[in-house]
Amino acid sequence: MSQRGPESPVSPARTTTDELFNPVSLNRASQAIVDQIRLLLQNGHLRPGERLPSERDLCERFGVSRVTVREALRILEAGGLVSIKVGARGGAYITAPSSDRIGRGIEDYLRLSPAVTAAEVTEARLVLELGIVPIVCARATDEDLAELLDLCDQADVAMAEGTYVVEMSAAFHVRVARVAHNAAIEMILHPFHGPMVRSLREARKASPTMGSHGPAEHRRFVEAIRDRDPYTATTVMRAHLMRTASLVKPSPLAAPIGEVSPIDLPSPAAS
Amino acid sequence: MSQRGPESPVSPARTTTDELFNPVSLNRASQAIVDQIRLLLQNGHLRPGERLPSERDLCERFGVSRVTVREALRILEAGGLVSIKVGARGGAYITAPSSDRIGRGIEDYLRLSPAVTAAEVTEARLVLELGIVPIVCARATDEDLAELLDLCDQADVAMAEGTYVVEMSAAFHVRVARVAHNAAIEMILHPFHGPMVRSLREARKASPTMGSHGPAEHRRFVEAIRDRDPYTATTVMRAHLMRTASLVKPSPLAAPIGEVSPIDLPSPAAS
DNA sequence: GAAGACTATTGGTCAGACCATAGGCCCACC
DNA sequence: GGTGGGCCTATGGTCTGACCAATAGTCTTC
Repeated sequence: MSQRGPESPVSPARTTTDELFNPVSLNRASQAIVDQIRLLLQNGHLRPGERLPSERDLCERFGVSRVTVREALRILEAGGLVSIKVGARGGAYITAPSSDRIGRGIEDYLRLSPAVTAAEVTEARLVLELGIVPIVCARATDEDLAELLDLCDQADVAMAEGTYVVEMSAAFHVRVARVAHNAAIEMILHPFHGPMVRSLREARKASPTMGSHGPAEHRRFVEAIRDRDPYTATTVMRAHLMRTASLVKPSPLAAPIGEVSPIDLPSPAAS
Repeated sequence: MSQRGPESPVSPARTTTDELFNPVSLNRASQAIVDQIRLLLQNGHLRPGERLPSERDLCERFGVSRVTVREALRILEAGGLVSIKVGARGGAYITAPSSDRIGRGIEDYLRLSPAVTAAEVTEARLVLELGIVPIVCARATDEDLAELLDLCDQADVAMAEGTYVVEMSAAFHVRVARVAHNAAIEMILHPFHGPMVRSLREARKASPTMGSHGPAEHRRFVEAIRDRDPYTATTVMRAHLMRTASLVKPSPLAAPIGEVSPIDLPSPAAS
C-alpha cells in the first residue's frame, strides 16, 4: 500500500521474520530517484544549502526523461527535502525539512485519518501540553513571559469587547509550546491546534459562554510560569485542558484520562 | 519560502499584523490543483475510498496538460492523501493519510533539520514516553502484556547469546506506545526511535556494556503495567530513559530536565 | 463450468518544443 | 567613475502527442 523503497527508515527494528523479502521491483522510476537522493541526504553526501544539478542534467545522469526527474523533485519538495527556485541560478536546493510542512502533514493525518478520533487528539494534546509544563517553567525567558502576558491582555480586551475567538486561545497555547525552546516539541504540538480550533468553535456555538474562563486561566498559568512553580502551573493547565476537553467531547475516553490522572504532580489529595 | 496556498491551515490564528498581505500569485498550476483537491478533502466533498477521475479526465476539467495533473497527483500522493493504482479500474483513490508516511516526514525532520538537536529529540521523547505511562497502565490488554513480555523474553535470550541489539529496545518502546491505544500518540512517537537507534548504536560502540540493564528494566516496567501501578511504572521508565539519555549525550539540556522533574508522580522524596 | 486469451482502461514514460522567470552582464548615459 | 536599464542565458513550468505496461473485466474455447 505505502509504496516505499527497500530502505524503510521508519521501522528499522524488525525482530519478527515477516517482510524479510521486500519487493524487488520499485516499478516507478521517479520513486527510485527519490530514494537515491534521499539516501544521499541521509548519508550526508548532500547537505542543506547545496544545489542539485539542473533537471536536464539529472535526466542524463539518471538516464530518464525530464518528466520523470520532475516528478521525483515534486515528491522531494512535498516532503520538504528540497526547495525549487526558477530562473537563472535556480534549481533544486537541499533544504532541511521545515516545521511548517511536516506540521501540515501531521494536521492532515489528525483531521483526515479515520484511525484518529477527536478524543485521541485531545488526549495526545493533553499528554504533550502537560508534559512540557516543567520544561516551560525552567526555560521561560523574560521575552517569553512578556509575550504571553501580552496575549493575555489582548484576550481580556477581546473578551470585554465580545470579540474573543477560539483562535486567540489556540495562539496562546502555541506560544506556550514555543517557550519550551524545543523545535521537536513545537513541531509536534503546533498541528494539534488546527483540529482543536474547529472542535472548540463548534462547542462554542452550542454554549456561547464556554470560553469565558479561558483567558483568566491562561493568565494564572503565566503567573505560575513566572514564579517558576511547575506544580501550580501544571495544576492550572490540567484543569484548563480537562475542562476544555470535556466540553469538546463527552466521550468515553474522557473518564480514563481523569481516573488515571495522566500527569500526577504531588498533590495533597493524592492517595 | 514554503510555497503554500492562500488557505494556510497550520496557523489560523494570526493575532499580529504581519503577513497580512499574502502573495497573490500561486504561479504553479500543479500546486493550484493540489490546493483545490485538498480543499475538497477537507470539506468532505471527497471521502476516503473514493476515486478521482482519470488523469486524462482531470486534464480536461482543470484545463491543463496531463503532465501538470500528474505532478499534482505526485504531491498529493507524497502527502499520503491519495494512493494511485495502475491498470484498469486504477487511478487515484482518496486515502486517509497513513501513519507510516507522516512518520517518515517527522523522522526526516528530526534527523535532517538543523533546528532540532539530538538533545531536543531526547527531551521530546521523554515527555511523550513518560506522559503516556498512566494511559498505558489504564488501557493495557492481556494481549498487550503478553506481547510485551514476549519481547522481554526475546531480549533476555539475545542478551544471553550476546546478540542483543538496540533495535530490540526500540521495538519494545514502540510496542509500549501502541499500548496507549491512541493512533495520534503512536504516530508521533514512532518516528522518534529511528534517530534514537542510531544514537544508541554509537553510544554502545563507545561503551559496549551500555545496554546491559535495559531488558531488566523493561521487564520491571511491564510488571508495573500489569499491576496497574502507574507510579512504579513511571518511576522505572523515567530512570530507564534518563539513564539512556545521559549515555547518549551529556548535553547541558539534560540537567534542567532532571532538576524540574518533568513528570513528577507523587513520591516520598518529593518536597 | 473453468481455464486461458483478448480488450479496454489507466497509469508510467518518453521526446521535443515553447514560454516565463530571474540572475548576470554589458553598455549607454549621467 | 558610477549607475541604471536592457539584453542574455540558464533554468524551471507547461504543453503536445505518442507509446509502453499493468490490470480488471469479458469473451472464447475446451
